[in-house]
Amino acid sequence: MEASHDTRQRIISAAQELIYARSYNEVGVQEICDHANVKKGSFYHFFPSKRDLALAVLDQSQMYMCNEIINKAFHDDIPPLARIERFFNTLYAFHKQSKEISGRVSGCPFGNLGGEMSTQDEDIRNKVDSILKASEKPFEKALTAAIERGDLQAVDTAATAKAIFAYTEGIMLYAKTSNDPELIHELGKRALQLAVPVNKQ
Amino acid sequence: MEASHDTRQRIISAAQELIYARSYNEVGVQEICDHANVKKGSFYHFFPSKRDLALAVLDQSQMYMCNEIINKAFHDDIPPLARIERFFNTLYAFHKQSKEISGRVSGCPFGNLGGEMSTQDEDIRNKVDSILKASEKPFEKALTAAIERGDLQAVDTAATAKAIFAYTEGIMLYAKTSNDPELIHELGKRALQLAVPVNKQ
DNA sequence: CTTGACCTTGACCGAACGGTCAAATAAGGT
DNA sequence: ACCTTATTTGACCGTTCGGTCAAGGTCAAG
Repeated sequence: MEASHDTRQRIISAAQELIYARSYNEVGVQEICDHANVKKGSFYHFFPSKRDLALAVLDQSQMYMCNEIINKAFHDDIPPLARIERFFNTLYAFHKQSKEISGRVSGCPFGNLGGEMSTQDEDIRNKVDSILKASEKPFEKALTAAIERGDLQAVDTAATAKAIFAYTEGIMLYAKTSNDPELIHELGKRALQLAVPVNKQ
Repeated sequence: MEASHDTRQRIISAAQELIYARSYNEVGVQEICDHANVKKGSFYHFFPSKRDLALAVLDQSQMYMCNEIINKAFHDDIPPLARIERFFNTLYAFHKQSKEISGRVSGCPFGNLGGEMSTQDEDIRNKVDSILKASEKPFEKALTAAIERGDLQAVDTAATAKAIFAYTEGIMLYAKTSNDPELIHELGKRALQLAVPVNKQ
């Protein structure tokens, strides 16, 4: 029956929302179940443990980010470097709206979980790590395309993409601790500077 | 007697160590007390609550960072821009050694706590926020000095310093989720690119 | 109509959580 | 010696934690 898939999905969605708004350790299994209208016994029918739920939430969040942010921002209807600019605009719009609704800037779901759990749970750390690495790819592709078009001097696109995305994570953490989405807009403008070749002086 | 100050200090040091190695919510008051050789009742003689301890730990960590990293890196025995480079070398050395000892890259104590607690505790968020903002200052001073010396084109030093330190936070988070201190070295090299003026194309 | 797999329920577990408190002890000033 | 204040102690509080389990319900396939 569909209800079963639906139950599992409701648990994941509730956990995604609650953990993103607070943190992994601040949200209990009971609260997730209440929020999903599921009994705790049922929870453990679908997930062997709370941390397995966290892994499922990470998958779900990655899908959301790809569909709603990455793919839209990096669509090739505009030049490659403009896509990177659009990414930060999209990110800004998301967090600005999020703050208007909840009053809080919650940062990056992957950075949050990675920062909280990386030293504690190797599976979660690895999953976060692979999601972050995968997130570098659209930047790398855009940089490569920009170089091919002559919009950018030749650089190490992989290393540059990594630098830009690390900067992005820093921006989101900064926006969270400042509870100010404007930082994403202000700091995001400088991201492409990380793509200019190093010139020693 | 000294024992009282000593007790309070032992609690803070134990908490600092344990929370940095794991996370705020993964470490209980009891464990902190055990590690500090203090009874729990004694703990609540010095701290009204666990979160007040967290605030004290933040103060302690800030002092440590200033004395052991910031002040050493930004000492004016070398040119201003070289100080920023030295900062990343110092940061790299710290995390590399930390990994050799514990097997883990633990990232930034302020970013960690900020990421975990910002949406939950406004006092902690504010304290982390003010520590991060204060950390921008040495960068700003170095940038200003570099411009005065003619080592750098004129830029908005405050905004640039903020961008560089946000990038630093991103690097440390990335290093933590990758459990790889080398990222600090590799990505840190690009920090000064955030100081070149924006040239629209 | 029965079987068996899947799902749900609610009661239950021991452990750990943050926090409290009265009483014992130690230390310092007079 | 005394009194006051600061510190220490260990027992204790109610609650919540992640997790378990036996029993019952639901439903599609045979």
